[in-house]
Amino acid sequence: MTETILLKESSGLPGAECSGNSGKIMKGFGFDGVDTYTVSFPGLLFSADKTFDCGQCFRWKKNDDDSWEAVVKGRLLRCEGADDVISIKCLEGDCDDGFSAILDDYFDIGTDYGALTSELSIKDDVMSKACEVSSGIRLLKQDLFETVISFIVSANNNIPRIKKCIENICISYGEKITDLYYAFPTPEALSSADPADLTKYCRVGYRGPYIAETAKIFAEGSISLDMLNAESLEDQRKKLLSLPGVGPKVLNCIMLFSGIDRTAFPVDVWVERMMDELYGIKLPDRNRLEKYGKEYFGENAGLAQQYLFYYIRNIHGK
DNA sequence: AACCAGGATCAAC
DNA sequence: GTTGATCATGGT
Repeated sequence: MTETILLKESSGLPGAECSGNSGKIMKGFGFDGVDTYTVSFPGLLFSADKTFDCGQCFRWKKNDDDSWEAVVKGRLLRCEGADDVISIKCLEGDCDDGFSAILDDYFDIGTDYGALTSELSIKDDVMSKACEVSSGIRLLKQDLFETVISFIVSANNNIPRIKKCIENICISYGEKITDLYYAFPTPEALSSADPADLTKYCRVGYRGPYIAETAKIFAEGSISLDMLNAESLEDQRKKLLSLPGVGPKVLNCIMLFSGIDRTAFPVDVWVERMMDELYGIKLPDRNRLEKYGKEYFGENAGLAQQYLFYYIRNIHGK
């Protein structure tokens, strides 16, 4: 695709790269007026395979033709594209120009991953290699409630089974979009779920009560993104940490993958393995590994963690 | 048949 | 504040 430079307000064309009122170049999705959104600019640095299959999200499914599909914000989307281009076709749900901004946010279009990757690469040889292998991963900004429930399910679990559990939850409690696709359930829908049913039918094991109780707290309105945004990071963490099923590691995944805090540094068995095998660092507990990672990688600790997570799993054939 | 997976919780120290 | 047992489930 050739590069297009157009005014967003008047273009309505895919791949809009437009100048905002600040004079700074603003890059974002453009709507074709029918059903497709496209963003395209040099350095977008996008890999659908890596972004959707790196462990940050669990609901994107790959088609035989290498496109990906998922329900996001109640719409069924098909994603194609690589490197400088992301193309999103809306298969079910309302299409309008306003959705462009939501896609900009979801795909974190405002962040220059090329610049961040360059910064991280010069930290050390391990990180440099991780940047090579993981190049194309973009950290999504996912729905808070979906991220909370998903990572409660992730505790002491493996990725293929996490995906199945979440799929079961969506089919059982989410709105049906097509024969194959269901939306992630609302807090209200999940709050009325019987924990025993979550265990018996959704196969979430002992996490059933955690999911139901946490959904109730969201449904009551005690926690929402709007209220969290008005609070300090520490207050946000404290509030989320109080949710049943949310401990330190799950908390950091929520902070990172919902886009609240890109300096969050989740430590799981793979990060322990990575620190040991790649950096030769063994610390007695995950809390200290987290502190070490945050201090060492600083503002970009979250992206560093995700690159390294992808890298070490890649080494081990996952 | 044990061990593992993007750990959290609770009791006991 | 730190440590250990326990918690479903499905794959290896």
